Amino acid sequence: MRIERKERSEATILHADLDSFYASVEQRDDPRLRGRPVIVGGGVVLAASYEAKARGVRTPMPGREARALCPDAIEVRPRFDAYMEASRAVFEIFDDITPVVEGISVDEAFMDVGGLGRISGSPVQIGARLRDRVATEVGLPITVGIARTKFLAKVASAVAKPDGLLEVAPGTEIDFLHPLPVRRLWGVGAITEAKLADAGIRTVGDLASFGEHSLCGLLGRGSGRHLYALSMARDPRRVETGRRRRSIGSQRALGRRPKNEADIEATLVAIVERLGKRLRGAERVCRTVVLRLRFDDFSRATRSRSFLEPTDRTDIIMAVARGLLDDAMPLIRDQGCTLIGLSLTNLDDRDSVQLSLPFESDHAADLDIAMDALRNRFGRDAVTRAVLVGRHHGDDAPMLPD
DNA sequence: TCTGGGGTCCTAGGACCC
DNA sequence: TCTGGGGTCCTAGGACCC
Repeated sequence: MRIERKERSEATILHADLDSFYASVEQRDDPRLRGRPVIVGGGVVLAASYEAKARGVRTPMPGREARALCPDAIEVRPRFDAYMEASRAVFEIFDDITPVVEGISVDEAFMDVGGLGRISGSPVQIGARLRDRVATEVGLPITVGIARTKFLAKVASAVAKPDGLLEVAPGTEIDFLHPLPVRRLWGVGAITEAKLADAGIRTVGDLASFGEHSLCGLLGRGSGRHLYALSMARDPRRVETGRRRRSIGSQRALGRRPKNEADIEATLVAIVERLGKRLRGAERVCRTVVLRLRFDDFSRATRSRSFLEPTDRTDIIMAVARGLLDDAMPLIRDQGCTLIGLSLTNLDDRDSVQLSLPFESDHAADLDIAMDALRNRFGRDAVTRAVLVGRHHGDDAPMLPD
């Protein structure tokens, strides 16, 4: 069975993005900062107000460079608790507007407002009201982009910044997109941008006319196809609710000062303890531990190890992390370590159970049978979340012989 | 006082299994 | 003894995003 998704005829995807989020919170909370260049951060710029951006300050720029560009900027230390609180308040407004909200980060989300027309008005009206509410209820400027696809909605909000709203009307997508620089494409960073420039590709239009095949030759199949599709305004991704974190991590920059092995190990121990608490707090378990290192020349390396059984125990994670660090010690002695970090991945819910049921159906409704089987096995209220992992038998997925 | 801290996704080779 | 295809998982690295 093949499902063709019908092209949307109406632009119903909103991308909402708080402007200079951290800096705006600081300006909101301290009237003396309003209208003035503000830099949040110390060693590097975490956020810059628009007054500072107008002077060329960018994130993440070394603090020294930012001060040189903008000597009268006011520097403030970040207050992450205040930002998290502001973020929570803004997401409450999102959730109030539509149930289909996909958070991308603390200051950014996609929403699908399709089907809300009768009750709430057009997507543009909804976006305008969203901006009003965030301004009056939370006191922050937010920009909204509206389009038929996620990617276009995101580009629209970037173009409309700061404090704006822009709809890319259906039918005008290509005209809107093709003059833009390739850097606007999601997935084009500094390195890909340089590669494309070498091939004479500077705008999205250039990229589109270069052709999918040549692009795959230049960048590999995955990126080639992805970027070509975006350049043709094709982006089938839906706004996904309930996405779960796939890893948690923590890292510490050590600077260039000389450090001994005991320092490095003490840093690792602190990181593991913090991560263990976060893991248990989230009621999740991990199966893989990744040690991240950065060296004096800014090159990087990772070392990882997986458990047979998932765990949330600090002592087990600690033992593995120490082993990875020991393995990497020759590298560290050789190249000098400037950053140490740890990620826990292959996350799962604690107390989750996997079971396979022989089950064959082409009716989604029959999934209820599988859920009933789960409830019968574990008790009606014991099952709080079920994730279906299916094997699909079709033209492109032949049944395994064994 | 040159370079933060949190993430996501993709690729590729090798071991291992049927 | 040689020959295959198709799959999963693990590890390492790379690029990118906010």
